[in-house]
Amino acid sequence: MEHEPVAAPASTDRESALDHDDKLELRVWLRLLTCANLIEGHVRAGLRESFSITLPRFDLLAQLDRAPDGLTMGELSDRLMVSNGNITGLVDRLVTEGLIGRAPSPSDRRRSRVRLTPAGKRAFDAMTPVHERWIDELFAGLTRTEMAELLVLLAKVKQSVQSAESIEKAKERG
Amino acid sequence: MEHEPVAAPASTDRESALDHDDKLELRVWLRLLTCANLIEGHVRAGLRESFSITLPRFDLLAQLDRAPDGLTMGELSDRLMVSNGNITGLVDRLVTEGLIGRAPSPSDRRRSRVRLTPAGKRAFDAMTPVHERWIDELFAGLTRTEMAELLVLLAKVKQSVQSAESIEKAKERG
DNA sequence: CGCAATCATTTTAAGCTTAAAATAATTCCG
DNA sequence: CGGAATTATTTTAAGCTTAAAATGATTGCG
Repeated sequence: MEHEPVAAPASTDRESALDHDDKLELRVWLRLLTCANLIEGHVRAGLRESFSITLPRFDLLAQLDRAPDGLTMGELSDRLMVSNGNITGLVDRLVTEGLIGRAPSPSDRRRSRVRLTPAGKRAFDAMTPVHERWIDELFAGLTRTEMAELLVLLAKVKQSVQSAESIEKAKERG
Repeated sequence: MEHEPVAAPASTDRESALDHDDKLELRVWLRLLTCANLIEGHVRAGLRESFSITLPRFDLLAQLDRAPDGLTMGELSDRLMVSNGNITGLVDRLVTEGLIGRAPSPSDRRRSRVRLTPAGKRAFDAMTPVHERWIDELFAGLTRTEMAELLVLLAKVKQSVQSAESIEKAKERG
């Protein structure tokens, strides 16, 4: 009978609704967004099910793991690309959980420096290989060549967006 | 002396922190996420400054604009890739604003069908050309060929993620 | 029919996120 | 030195988002 119940119910996400002759830029943007949402949803669910942690907390731990000397609130805000007020709450919750610690900066009393605690390092080390495996699985359908091409094209997107940003700022300044 | 030209403050986002020999999959994912965040931030700021509307509301209006017969809550949830409970609140707020209307489905009393009001249609029509221009500007650094390539590669990513998803679900079912 | 299963939506509680205003510390410069 | 400007962070209010549980309606089927 072959009636393959099969996953695909004719995909009904944001970008699938576009007409084929819509603007290329818009199509690329919506497809990019769809991909990001799909992957993010996957990782979020995995982190919750396997480690009872949220994605923003995991992301914050990941940044600290790469920074042996810790990071300031502002550096975290830049790296995670979220507002500074957001970081305050996130850090508060992770401190309560005992995964990170904050210490006032000795040289500048406005700053504080945030670091992984040993417990936080252990927790992150347990998560990161699993996380990496998930990502590998999600990209399993692409060859290394395709990924390399994608990396290049995405670099251009990033560059393009950032230069559009600075053009706009220049305009504002007159 | 060649001392690093350029304004670029040595970019400090999530993916810029990766070592060059890190896993390719992870690098692609983080760069994809960076691009999505940058674009989304831009559009969000534009919508707020120019039209005093939030991105989720705009996205919801955009879906309804493409659906002359309106959409159910569940269809909105699928298309916007957010939880169903989320849609409830979003729709409530847009109804209060008078931009959309909801009517109970005559055939199924569980469902309701949501549509743009004339005011909502007018509001959306005013926003969409501006929105499209922003997107065009953000992608101005890519040729049409590059965008076409990107579209293809992102289709592969989407496909890959979705098939990883169904493999996983199959495992769960035994 | 009748009732179990499924389905569409809402509710709830917790957490995330933002923009804007407030607070506090440092730097700039006359 | 001293005040203005800048910088780092927190606070606030509103809104977004999720997962899970609850509610209510429809469907499937014995």
